[in-house]
Amino acid sequence: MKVSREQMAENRRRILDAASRLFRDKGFDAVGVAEVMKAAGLTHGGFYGHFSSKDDLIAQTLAHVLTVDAGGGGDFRSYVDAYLSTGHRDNCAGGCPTAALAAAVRHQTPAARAAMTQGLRSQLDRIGEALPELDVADRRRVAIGSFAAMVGAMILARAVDDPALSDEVLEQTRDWIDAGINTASAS
Amino acid sequence: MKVSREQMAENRRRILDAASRLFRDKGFDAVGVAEVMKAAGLTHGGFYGHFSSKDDLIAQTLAHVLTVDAGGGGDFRSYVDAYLSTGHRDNCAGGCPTAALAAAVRHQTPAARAAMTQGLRSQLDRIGEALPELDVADRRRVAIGSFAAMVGAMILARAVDDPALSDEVLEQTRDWIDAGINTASAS
DNA sequence: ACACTTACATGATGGCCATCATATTTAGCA
DNA sequence: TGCTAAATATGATGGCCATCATGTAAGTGT
Repeated sequence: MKVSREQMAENRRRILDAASRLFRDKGFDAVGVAEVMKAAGLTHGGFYGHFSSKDDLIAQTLAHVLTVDAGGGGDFRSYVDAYLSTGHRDNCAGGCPTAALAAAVRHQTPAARAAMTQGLRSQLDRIGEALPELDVADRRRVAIGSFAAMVGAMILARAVDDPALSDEVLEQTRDWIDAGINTASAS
Repeated sequence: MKVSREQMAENRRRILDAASRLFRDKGFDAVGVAEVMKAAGLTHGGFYGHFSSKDDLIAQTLAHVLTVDAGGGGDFRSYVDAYLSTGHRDNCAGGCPTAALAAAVRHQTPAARAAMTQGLRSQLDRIGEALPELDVADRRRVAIGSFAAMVGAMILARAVDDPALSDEVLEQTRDWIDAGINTASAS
């Protein structure tokens, strides 16, 4: 049964949203095309009307989810606190796509890696803009160093089995980033 | 054909070493049991004489590769420089297992996650010991913050398609960590 | 209104891979 | 020196999953 043009566009969005959550939660390999379609409220048959392959879905999902939607103001320190929280750690499906997927992107197609590259670029630019109090020379270093630490800490906190160690990784990394920003501000 | 007791022990080591390299290079899912056995110079049939399942192999491989083999002295700064190098970025199969596998451990069995936890613990302890010039209070924060930044930076540098951005991530993270250590030393 | 296109559903198909069954050879031991 | 058990090789088997083939019904434009 054919659906309206707008319905089709919404279905496509639905598929990308469902894929985005499922991939972040379970990884690219553990999620099948049929599962994604079911989560989007469709059956697996229509999949290849929207995407040419699973690899294509992965690339488009990355481009979709890495498109930062504004966010405007926002103090960088509160962003870091929210990022390095247990709530974010325990909400992988709804959390930062970079923390959830960046490591797996290494094994994906060139298109997927290109989407990741663009996503990281805009993310770093955005963080830089959220640090207007710093010298221009310091901004880039703080943006990259902080984000690397955030992503690494989240990955470690999620990999680890012991809640105490996991919490500690998040807390200490928060303090570490805080100290790094303070030092740069003071210079 | 049966082999000697020592031959069997060596075969087991070979399997673990081969698995360790292959998993780091291609990820757990993209490497099959047969491929591991072939890389170890055996055929797939004997696999279940050594391991009860592929999951068991993954857990034992993690425990094997995360067992830090001494390393003794070593200045922490030179460790960071070597870690955040393009050589390490381009040598995933022979590089840090945490950077290569930690993100995937999230989707593995409890045994695998337990091995990862123990590995991270000893790694952080080791880094702490490599920072004798710091106050005890600062050591833990620097160890965790630095390692999180190193792992995150390596993952990002490997995910990205653009060599210039990849290099920049490594360089800036090196500077960021350096500044963080200097600040702690001065306090 | 009508024809025609098209978006989706249902139902194969083929390949890959973890795991198992059986054969073979030789180490380990008396 | 032979007997037995064990380690590995060869060769299935079964399930999952990406992809394709075909049917069906409802949007779309004239």
